[in-house]
Amino acid sequence: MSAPSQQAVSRVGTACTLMHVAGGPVALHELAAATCVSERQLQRDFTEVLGTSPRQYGGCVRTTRARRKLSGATSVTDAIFDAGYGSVRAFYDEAARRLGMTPRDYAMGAPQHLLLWSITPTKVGTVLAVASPQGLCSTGIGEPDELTRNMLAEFPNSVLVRDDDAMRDVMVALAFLAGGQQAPELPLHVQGTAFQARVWSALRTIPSGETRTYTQIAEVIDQPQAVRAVANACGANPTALVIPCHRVIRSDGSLGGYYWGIEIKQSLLASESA
DNA sequence: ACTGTCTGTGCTT
DNA sequence: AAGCACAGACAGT
Repeated sequence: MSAPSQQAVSRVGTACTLMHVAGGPVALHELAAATCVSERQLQRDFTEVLGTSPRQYGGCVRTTRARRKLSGATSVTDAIFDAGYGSVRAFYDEAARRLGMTPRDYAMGAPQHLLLWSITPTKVGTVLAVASPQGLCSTGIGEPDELTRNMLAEFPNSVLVRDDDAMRDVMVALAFLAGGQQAPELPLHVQGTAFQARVWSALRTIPSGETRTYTQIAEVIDQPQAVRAVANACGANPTALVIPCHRVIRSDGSLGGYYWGIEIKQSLLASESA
């Protein structure tokens, strides 16, 4: 597994940004023009960097938007048109394929105990993600065997179903984050103490390419004395990459710790600041 | 090794 | 029938 070239990563990055702005798929020839390579080469870049095609990624951008809108939208049709679908029919067709359920089922919350998971290679190692219909419950980085064992221990009372199709957009976004690139905001479904929740939401405001110190986070949440507790909350982050605890470092500039391994933290910060 | 062109396939309109 | 996305094969740098 050789690492993708820097140029390929940056081309994929600009192409994805274009689709984020557009809110959905963008014609391949436009993407190619914007990245100054042939259509064929851009397709190869996507396969290499993200393991998916430009068109599929565009579909993911659109459905993650729809997914987020659905959680708070007053009506399903509002969410559909907000997400840029031309017709209700088009949405239902794609939703059936991607969400694995109808929008109504999705808005209702579906079965509580059913969790979907998937696994994908990324620049910093294998990433595993577990999601409920409300959002991501857990993500981890490491070796496939260890990750799946941990998952089973973490969710002993849930029915865990591997569904790469339903999780595809999420995994693509995670692979992107793992490469230091921006990705659409992923909905989270995590639980923690009130304190942890405040730390985690503070972490999510740290932009890609920037870092904060544990002390700064403690100040942001108005508990300047709770630096150690902040560090603990970072360590307890259930969703690596999505809650960017890797962007928190020590006041003296040293990296501090990282649950998934300090080399990974280092690599993430390096590619984000590039 | 990276890239562009040509080509065939499959899907959609 | 036409357009599009995709991927295999091949050649140029």
